[in-house]
Amino acid sequence: MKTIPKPAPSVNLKNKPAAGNATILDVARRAGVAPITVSRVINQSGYASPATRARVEAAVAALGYVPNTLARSLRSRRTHTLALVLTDITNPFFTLAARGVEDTAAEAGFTLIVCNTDESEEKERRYVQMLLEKQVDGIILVPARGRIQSVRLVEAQHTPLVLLDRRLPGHRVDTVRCDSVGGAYQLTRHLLAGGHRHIAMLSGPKGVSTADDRIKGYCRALSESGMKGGELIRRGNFTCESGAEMTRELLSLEPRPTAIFAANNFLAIGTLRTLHEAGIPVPGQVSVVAFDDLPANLLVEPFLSAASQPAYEMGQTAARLLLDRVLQQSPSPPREIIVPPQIIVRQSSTFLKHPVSS
Amino acid sequence: MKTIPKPAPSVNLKNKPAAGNATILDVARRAGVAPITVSRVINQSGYASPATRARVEAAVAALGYVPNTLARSLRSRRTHTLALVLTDITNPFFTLAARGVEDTAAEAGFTLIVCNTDESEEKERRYVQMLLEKQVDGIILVPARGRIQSVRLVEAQHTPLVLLDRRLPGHRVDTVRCDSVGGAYQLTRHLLAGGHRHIAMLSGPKGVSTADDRIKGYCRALSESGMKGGELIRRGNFTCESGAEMTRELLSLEPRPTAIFAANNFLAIGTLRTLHEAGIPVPGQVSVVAFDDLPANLLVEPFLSAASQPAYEMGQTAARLLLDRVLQQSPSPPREIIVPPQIIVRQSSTFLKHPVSS
DNA sequence: TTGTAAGCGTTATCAC
DNA sequence: GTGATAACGCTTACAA
Repeated sequence: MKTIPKPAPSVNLKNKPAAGNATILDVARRAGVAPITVSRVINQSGYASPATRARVEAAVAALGYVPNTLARSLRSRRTHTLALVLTDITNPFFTLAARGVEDTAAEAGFTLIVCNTDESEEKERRYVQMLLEKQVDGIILVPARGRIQSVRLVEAQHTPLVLLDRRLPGHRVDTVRCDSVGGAYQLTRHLLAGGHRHIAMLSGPKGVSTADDRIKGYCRALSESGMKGGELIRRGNFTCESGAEMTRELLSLEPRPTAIFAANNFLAIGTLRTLHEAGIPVPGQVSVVAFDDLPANLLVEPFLSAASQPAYEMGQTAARLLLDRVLQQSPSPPREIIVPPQIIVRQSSTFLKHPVSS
Repeated sequence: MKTIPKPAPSVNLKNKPAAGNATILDVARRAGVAPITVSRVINQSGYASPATRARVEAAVAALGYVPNTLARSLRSRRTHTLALVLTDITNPFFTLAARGVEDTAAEAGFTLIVCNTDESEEKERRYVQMLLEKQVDGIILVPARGRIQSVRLVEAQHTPLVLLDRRLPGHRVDTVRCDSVGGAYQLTRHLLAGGHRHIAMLSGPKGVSTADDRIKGYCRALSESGMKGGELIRRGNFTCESGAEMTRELLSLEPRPTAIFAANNFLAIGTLRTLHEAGIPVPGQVSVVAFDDLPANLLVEPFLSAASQPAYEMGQTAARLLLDRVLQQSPSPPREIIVPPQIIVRQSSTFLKHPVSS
């Protein structure tokens, strides 16, 4: 963190408040009432005679008075601020989820702070600390790894917490996530039904529950068919580059896999790009399926078979759970909401239309 | 794990603070020093003997003390919080820009509040009001329309402001945006050079500077070639649906346009989708160009000729300008940073490769 | 090197 | 209906 120059020596002449920085006291003076009366008028709490109300409102308008929430929050212990700590808002899944969170927060009169951790536990810890210091009313967290250090920090402050997208093994917290095991299982079954016997799995880092669970679902489907998938599992990062790289390696295998399961959207794009560059037709020579769909908004024509997650709704749900905790004091037991992904079969794993596209 | 206990009913026994909600006073007592000394230690301002420092740090750790930034900010008049008010973070251009802003803010120790206005002036005004009440240190705004109501609010509070992506006609404020006129001019020239004489322009709402300016650049290029573009200009929203709809209408014209210029990424996708559904080959029968590129991350193979904006860098720059204002008191004149778009010619407007694709 | 006192702008509590 | 007073948790200004 950089150093920050100390604020200008406050030359605040009491009788001449800088225009637009009036305080409740200035308003009170101008309206000829006590500060608390102004407070009651602007918060619509307590009674005020129409005449008083009018005078106060006139003073507010005349001075361009803007209440200082800092002071209010210091007293009321509510900041009306939520935080969303995710790995990378650039991933369309998280973009949409974030939008769901923001919309829901805004409806309830809450503002949202967004933080990108890039899968770094260290960044996550620093952000969480900052957020707690800011006294946010609640935090939605996409945990970077399997560790619970950040979670403990939050819990120690009694700040409501909801996990989004990923679970934290062995820790009971409010969670909203997709059924990764089930979705991966179904997608793998789909490939098996298509006759594939050499199915590769590209996934994310160890300790990230989505990466682990999608591998688990894949393995379950294979073993039900009496196969083992171990030697065709690859793990990298949830990025295009990683997907491209792992795919290149797979292409050199003998026999070559006839299908590739990408455990997230970025991996899938990396895979498709490598196949495209290598001139390998999809699904002609290699079928591709992915966990995570790409938003319809961003595609001319959907092509990829996928387990689609309701990202926006997941964000909404997470925000609602969180607001529940924030607004009601009632300490109910942790809730885990697991939504089913939608399995969408498209061209990338079937022979219905032309082979290569995007 | 146990459920989160209700914050102790404020029976705040002064000697026994609830674990994890200790104040600076608790720390001071435990360390046997004055609160101000604790403040000096944790802020690394002022001196403290190693022994004192150690005792304070031990007390902080023992109590799980988390400083309350609200109180700090109330005194120091710095919240270390910036806000980004944009139309829709779901648009990849804004997603990337937001990421640029957040990264830059985080580096400087600032946190970012994100607000989506959906092009609504009303929402914009409400958000801006909330943000000012929260005493954010600065605001980056993508103005929803040509009105300056929100801007006046911000300026009345002497809160630093930077406009992003769009200018506000007749108002001098720090601004970071792309050269829409120039980019549109070049893209249109490219189409003209390709022999096109019936070039349609799909743009956004009136009053949005990017929509207006891109039309202006288009018109300028046409008139330089002795043509008028008026009757092939369409205006809708910056959405897929709008693009699809306007494209359908264009297809019924006689003679049919041979090229379509989409003024943003969503419009372009709507256009391509409609053409695809109508079985019209691109660029075989209709060429397409767009302002805004789609992030490489999201595409298997780039196809669309475009004026690409450096979204991430624009976000960074906006944040830097803002932090400049926030950290330095020196009131310098408004700066306007206009970055050139990169014109990228791809298949959608040339005959080099296969006709229809992504 | 450390401490005292005051105040940041608001609201809770109790009084009139 | 309206007001006086104290407090929220911290830091600035000044003192020792």
